[in-house]
Formats: sequence, structure tokens, C-alpha cells
Amino acid sequence: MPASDDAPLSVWLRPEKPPRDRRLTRDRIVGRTVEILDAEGHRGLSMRRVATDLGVTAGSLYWYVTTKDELLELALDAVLGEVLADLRAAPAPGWREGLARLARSTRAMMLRHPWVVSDLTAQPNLGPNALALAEAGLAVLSRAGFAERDLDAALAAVNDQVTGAVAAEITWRTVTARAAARWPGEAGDLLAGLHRDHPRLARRMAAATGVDVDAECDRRFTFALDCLLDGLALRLAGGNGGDTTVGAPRGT
Amino acid sequence: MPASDDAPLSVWLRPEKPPRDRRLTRDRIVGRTVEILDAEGHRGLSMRRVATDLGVTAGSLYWYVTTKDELLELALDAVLGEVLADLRAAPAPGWREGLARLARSTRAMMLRHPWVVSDLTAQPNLGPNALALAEAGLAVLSRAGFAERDLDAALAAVNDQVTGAVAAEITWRTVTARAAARWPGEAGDLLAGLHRDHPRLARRMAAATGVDVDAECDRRFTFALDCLLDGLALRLAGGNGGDTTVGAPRGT
DNA sequence: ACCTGAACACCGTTCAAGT
DNA sequence: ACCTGAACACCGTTCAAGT
Repeated sequence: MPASDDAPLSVWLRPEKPPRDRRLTRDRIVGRTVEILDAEGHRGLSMRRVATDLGVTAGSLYWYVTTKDELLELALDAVLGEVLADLRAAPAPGWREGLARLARSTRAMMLRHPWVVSDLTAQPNLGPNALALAEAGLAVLSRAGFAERDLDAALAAVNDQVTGAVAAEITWRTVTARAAARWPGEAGDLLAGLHRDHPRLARRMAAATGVDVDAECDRRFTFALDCLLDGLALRLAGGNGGDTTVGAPRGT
Repeated sequence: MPASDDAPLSVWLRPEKPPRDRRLTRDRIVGRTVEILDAEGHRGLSMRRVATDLGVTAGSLYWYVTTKDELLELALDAVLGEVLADLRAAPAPGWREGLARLARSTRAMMLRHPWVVSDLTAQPNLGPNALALAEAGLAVLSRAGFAERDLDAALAAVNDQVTGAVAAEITWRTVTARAAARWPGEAGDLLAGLHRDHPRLARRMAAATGVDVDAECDRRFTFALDCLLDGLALRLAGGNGGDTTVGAPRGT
């Protein structure tokens, strides 16, 4: 007969103490955060969600992180590490190809983690990987012989072009994907008015809908990148730092 | 003596029926939304806040708008109208100056309404002002003689450069503003490690902290824009659409 | 040191019911 | 047609209390 009503019936009915390896870590929290963001975007991410995924209460996350924004900062720097790894895996033959690889690698990372775009435009971005990435970019430009005062402006130009382009690419991709699912009812009126009021835009949109989305995105991305790199090449060859007039180019 | 206990005591104690002009409109809702976003950012915006500001319940907004995202779409297009007004106020003398004005006007608008950056990277952006703006940009490039298939890519390049640059500018401005308030404790360690691990980045950051923030932001913005426009000029003059090699420039 | 459980002050959205 | 009031299912964050 039982000793008392609330004495334990058996060890097996009483859950084992949580083992050491089930404990939390910043890495484990950030890792799970990235996975949730990849799978469900910012809408799917909540402190409670991360916590329950890790078998823990929401409040316990605040032992490792003081705010949700901090968690996003950590997640951002984590995926920037992927770009850094790409860069270190392949040595850059010249400044132009070096910047192009940085741009392409960043774009690929952003398409793998579409949520970083909104993070990049709202976070301080001072993590170790972000700093290392900036240093690597500056090194490429510095070795190429760019003027000291143009180093950061040139790197920023490339980075800003990439983030802006990929941001537009992502929204374009999601819009076309959703529009294709429930065509043509909702967008029909818009297209009709478009031909009447904005003929050039209508023509361009018609030309873009037929072709392969991936190919079109690639084309626009490399077009903008090439334009920008050409402009930077002019500044390197002419040596007219700060002047807006175009000097004589000397190739790459 | 009173007729009954729940009969009205006096007209003056009974609130007048709400007048017609206190009723809601999409314009009034969007207008108040923009004001709140300007003053307090995305964090300060909630359906309840907009509603109470307009003297109304939160639920009533859903008669005019089916979701909060829709409200943000409307707010985005509203401020894009400011750029359109700028463009129409001053005629563009040439394609290069036309694009430059578009870029500068867009940047000024974004600095007035910093919240649009996160909107632009997360919203479909198919409003009437957005469409009119795109058509105007395409018209400028088309008249300049750009190849038909390059029209949208070239316009997108400029727009993406602007949004990327202003996004970086805004976060840079807010970080430096907050950092200056509680200097040097928190950022001291970061700067110390910076000199050791990332010398070039440390040198560039040191060069940027002394100078006027506005002037530095202007410099970087025009640097990137000039580079991009130079690259576009090459494509216009050489007629080598799609080729990445640099042709001979012929000025603006 | 690390985590729980419960609470606080919010959210967006829905929907019967009123006028 | 337009708005209220109340509810539903969530949020981020805090903090005593446990171990």
C-alpha cells in the first residue's frame, strides 16, 4: 500500500532530470533561430517558438540574450559567416573579380536566407563576421590601388547595390509566385490600366513575365554590378578621385 | 419629479451624435499612419494607435483596409507621391541629370520617412505612384537611346543603389547617434580589437568619425551614384549591351 | 548559474450587435 | 453602410521562485 497519496509511484513515472547536453547555448539558440527564419520568415519567429523548439521556456532565453533584436543581430552575423567562408575558400585573382565574387556570394547567401534583407536595413551589423568581411573588402580595394578616401565609399557602393538588388529580387519573386497561383483575376485590372497609362512599363513587364525568372534576375543583377564595376574602374585608372567627369578607361 | 429613472436628465448630458466630418476615410487613415510612422517608426504603429488617434475603435479600420500590411502598402505609395511631385516640378535636361534627380529626390524622401526602407524591401509596391514613377524613369532612359532590353535593368540599378545606400545611411546615422550618447564605454572594447584585427577598417572608421556626418553621407552617396551613371554611360555610348568589357566613353 | 511559471501590457484580427 | 465592444489567439519582456 502507498506510503502517502502524493508519494512517487515509480521512478519511471517521474521524468529524468534534464541532462547536461540539453542545456542552452547562444550557438544553439542562434542556430535554431536561423532555421526558423529560413523556414517561416520573420512572421514565424517568436521567442516562445524558439524556446519550445529547444524544449525550454521563453523566459530562459533572456539569460543568453537581452532582447529579440539582439537575437536577430546574432542571426545576421551568423549567416554573414557563410559569405566569409566563401571568400576564404577561393582566392581572388584581381580587385574586379574579387568584388564580383563578394557580390555574388552575398547574393547567394541572401537568397538562401531571405530574411537577412530586412535585418540588414534595421540592425547595427557590427558582428565579428561583418567586420571581417568589411576588412577583406577594403583589403581588395586597397591592394588594387584605390585612393584611401575612396576605399569605404567604393566598398559600400558594391554592398549597397547588392542589398538593394536582392531586396527587389526577393519581393519580385514572391509577388510573381503568389500572383501565378491566383491568376488572372486580381492582377487583370492592373495590367489593363497599365497599357493605357504607362505603356513603357507595360511593355517591360510583358517582356519579363514570359522568360525564366532565374535567368532574368541573374541578368539584371550582373548588369547593375558590371555598370558599377566599370564606374569604379574609371576612378582607379584616371586617378581623379572625387571628380565626377569620366576619365579614360584602361580595362580591368 | 423625474418621469423614470433611466430617462435622460438633459440634452447637454447626452453626447451629440458624431458629425459627418468625423467619419473615416482611407486618406485620413493613411495620413495619420504616415504621421505616426514619421514620429515613432514601425514600433510606434499599431492598429489601435491609428484608431484612437482618429477617435475610433481598432476594428473599424478593417472596413477600409483588410490588413495592416495593406495599410503599409498605402503609406508607402503615399510617400512615393512626394518623389513624383518633385520630378514633375522640375523638367530633366538629360538622362544623366534626370536619373540623378530621381536618385536625390528619392533619398531625400527616404530620410524624411526612414520607415519606407523596411517597407520597400517587404511590400509588393504596385501602387499608382510607384507605377508612375517607374514609367517616368523608363521614359528618361528610353529617350536617351538605351537598348529596349536594358531599360528596366538600368532603372532598377539606380533605384536599388539608392535604396541600398539610404538603408545603410539610416542605420549608420542611428548607430552613431546612439553611440555618441553613451560613449565610450560600450564601443571602446570593439574599437580596441578593431585596430588589432582589422587595421584598414579601423583606419577608415577613425577617418569617418571626425568629419561631419551629413557631408560624409553625401559624399558616399554621390560617389556610388556617379560610378553607376558612368557605367551606364559606357553602355549607352559603346552600344555593347550585355558585354562586360569597357568601351570608350563619350561624356554625358 | 540557469531555468520555470506566471504575470503584465500589449498585439492583429474577427464578428456579432448596434445605428 | 459604418462603427462598437468584446473576444480570440497570440506577442516581448520581467521577475520572483525554484534547483
